[in-house]
Amino acid sequence: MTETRQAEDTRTRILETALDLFHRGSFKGTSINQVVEQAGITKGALFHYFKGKNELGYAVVDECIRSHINETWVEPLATSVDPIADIKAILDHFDEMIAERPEILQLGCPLNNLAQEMSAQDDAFRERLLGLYRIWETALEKAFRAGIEAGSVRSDADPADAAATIVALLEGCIGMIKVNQSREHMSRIDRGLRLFLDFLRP
Amino acid sequence: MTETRQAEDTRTRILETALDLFHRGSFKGTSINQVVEQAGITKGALFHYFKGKNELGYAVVDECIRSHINETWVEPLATSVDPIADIKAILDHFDEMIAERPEILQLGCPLNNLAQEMSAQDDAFRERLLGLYRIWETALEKAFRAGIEAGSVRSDADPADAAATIVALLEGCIGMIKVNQSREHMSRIDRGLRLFLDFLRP
DNA sequence: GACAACATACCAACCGGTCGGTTTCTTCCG
DNA sequence: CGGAAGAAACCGACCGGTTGGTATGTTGTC
Repeated sequence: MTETRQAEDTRTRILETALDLFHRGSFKGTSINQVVEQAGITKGALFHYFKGKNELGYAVVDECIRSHINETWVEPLATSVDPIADIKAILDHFDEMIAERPEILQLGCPLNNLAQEMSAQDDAFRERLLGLYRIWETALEKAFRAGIEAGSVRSDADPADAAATIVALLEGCIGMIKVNQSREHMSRIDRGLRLFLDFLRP
Repeated sequence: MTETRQAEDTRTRILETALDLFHRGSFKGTSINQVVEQAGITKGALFHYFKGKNELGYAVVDECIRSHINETWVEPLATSVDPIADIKAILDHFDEMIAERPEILQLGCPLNNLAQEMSAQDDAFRERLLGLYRIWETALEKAFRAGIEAGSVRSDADPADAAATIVALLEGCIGMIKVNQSREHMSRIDRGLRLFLDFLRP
């Protein structure tokens, strides 16, 4: 009846449910019971796979969010020679996603949410989240470096500075949209973001 | 023996303690008992002044944080004709503050912390926090408008767009510093921020 | 029969909030 | 001026519910 490889299935279902609840609410704000209920399992199953709530959180960061960063930022920019155009394409993709599911407008970025909530409280969390930001920034930095070499980015721009600023601006924008919850304010900030990117043109 | 005006004293002590704990931890993460203990009062006193935990949070936003925004952003920019220079001066002031009390490096901005934590969970919170952001952005917008008129800001810049982008970038930067907790990364982001301001020069 | 994969019952600690009561201050009458 | 009356300020024991976590039991598969 049930599959033999149910084991991994249960684990990933717990992880995905936890990510969803952490995203919708927060880490501290969601209880283990909520995860158990929404995942359709029992507490015994959860504690069989994870030592405790924190370990579950770490796994969500290390597995779910990390792969998400890789898919949306690292891979698309890996071979970029025109990062400004490619970053704008990623922004376009976000716009499409929001047009389809407007609810995510108020949920923010899972990485940023967790980082803002936990990095001052738990150093193990902070280090893991910082690791993801480094991966993200490094992908941008490499792309800017390639862009400078290819002539699509102004040569006096510092790739590392630009990468860090883009990440900060992007996370700030997503955060502001979360508070404003208005499409107008989103497009206002979208314009500012693209304006900044254009400043990096030669 | 005790002063006649002890009443207001207790209320403000509760508010300041709550702000401190909400800043250090989070809203949901700090218990009423913690506030009571750190303020050196009792639960009865707290519930005498505030209907509940949420009402306490609202009061912290409406009174403590609002006045802080006014002092650091609205008043200094009220009569500005060179907003770019004046904003940089405010940033310098932040740098000095961080040099004195480096601990605040990892605590972030109280407004942004609360906004990110609560705006998706409680609409009353969101509206109040949004109100503060509007005050902040309006102050910047007016200053940019005055700067354009005075010739200290490029005339093709949209004051409202610039204001919204500055706020987003600033909150994003503070958020990133919270995760990184390194002075180097702070100066890297500081450079990006000032670079963006210079883009707004004529 | 050993072991992973769960399920269930249960726990102490803590949560936000209530409530009856006491103290302290203000007011106003004589 | 004294002193009763009442309101505001404050206390702390207590409540039902929830929290993260555990201990023990059951089940299916090599």
